Amino acid sequence: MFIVEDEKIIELIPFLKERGLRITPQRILILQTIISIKGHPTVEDIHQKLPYISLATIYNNVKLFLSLHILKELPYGNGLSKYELANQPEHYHILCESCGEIIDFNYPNLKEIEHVACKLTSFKIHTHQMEVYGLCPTCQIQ
Amino acid sequence: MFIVEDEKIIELIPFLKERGLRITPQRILILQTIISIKGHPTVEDIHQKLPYISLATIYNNVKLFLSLHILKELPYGNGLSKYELANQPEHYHILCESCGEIIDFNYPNLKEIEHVACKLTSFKIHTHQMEVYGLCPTCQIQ
DNA sequence: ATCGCTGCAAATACTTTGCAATGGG
DNA sequence: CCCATTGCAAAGTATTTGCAGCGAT
Repeated sequence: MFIVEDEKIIELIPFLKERGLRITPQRILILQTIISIKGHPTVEDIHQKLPYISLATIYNNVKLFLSLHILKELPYGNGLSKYELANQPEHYHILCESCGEIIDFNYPNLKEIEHVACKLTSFKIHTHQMEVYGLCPTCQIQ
Repeated sequence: MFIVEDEKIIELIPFLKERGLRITPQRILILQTIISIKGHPTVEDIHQKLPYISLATIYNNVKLFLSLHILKELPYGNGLSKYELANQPEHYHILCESCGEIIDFNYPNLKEIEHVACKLTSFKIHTHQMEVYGLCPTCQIQ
């Protein structure tokens, strides 16, 4: 574990406590695992790293973290959702259509599109996401 | 049924035939239903309009149409995917976080982001999608 | 000591599959 | 007539739920 990762956990503990939620070993481990994986793990990925924690507990806590906006859901994976930390710098995703891998990339924030969408649809805008689809370097070869 | 809709079906029939696929009443009805709904139906929506067609047949054909790029999958819906016709003018989607409705809106094509993503990740780019999230006018009131 | 959380097992939801019967080409 | 397709039922996969017992506060 690195310092940056520990800092993230240390910020999250009081955040949970303030909301009357208990700091269980399972919650700490699930969060640590998501932080240390760095990518965009599925529930199954988390369970493989923490096989002694019940799948139901992982599902319940991922759902809890989503409702607290600690996690973001990436529903593009073939049926199974992937998750990432919510408090990250703004970025977009590129997805491999062959192997399903998701990579982050930076691009100037497209906030302008939110104004246009608001004018055209009268929605109250909250956020936006963008995904670029293609073939990753590995899958291009094969 | 309107002329534009019939034209779409009429284009699709030879497209299927050329590929050695059979023109079954079920396929015609499923396509007509998706065209006439205009929105972004789920498999369940299609089945409600065509209850006498087996769910399995609807799933199988939706999958077939996806592989033929007649349909596009919109995986944002809570677990269940929504579908739209693929041969539509370029547009983006705005999603209501409360009721799940998806509305199309126009915005100048963001092809530039594909070049940037390509340079940064070495992916071979195919396409991109963008979703804006917010509250629809109806859900803002409630 | 309380009551929120965990873990199990069962239930649910969505989708795919095996296979006999059907019907489009 | 042949074989792709349909429809059913069963299986598969992902997720949620009920509840007894545990353990964080």
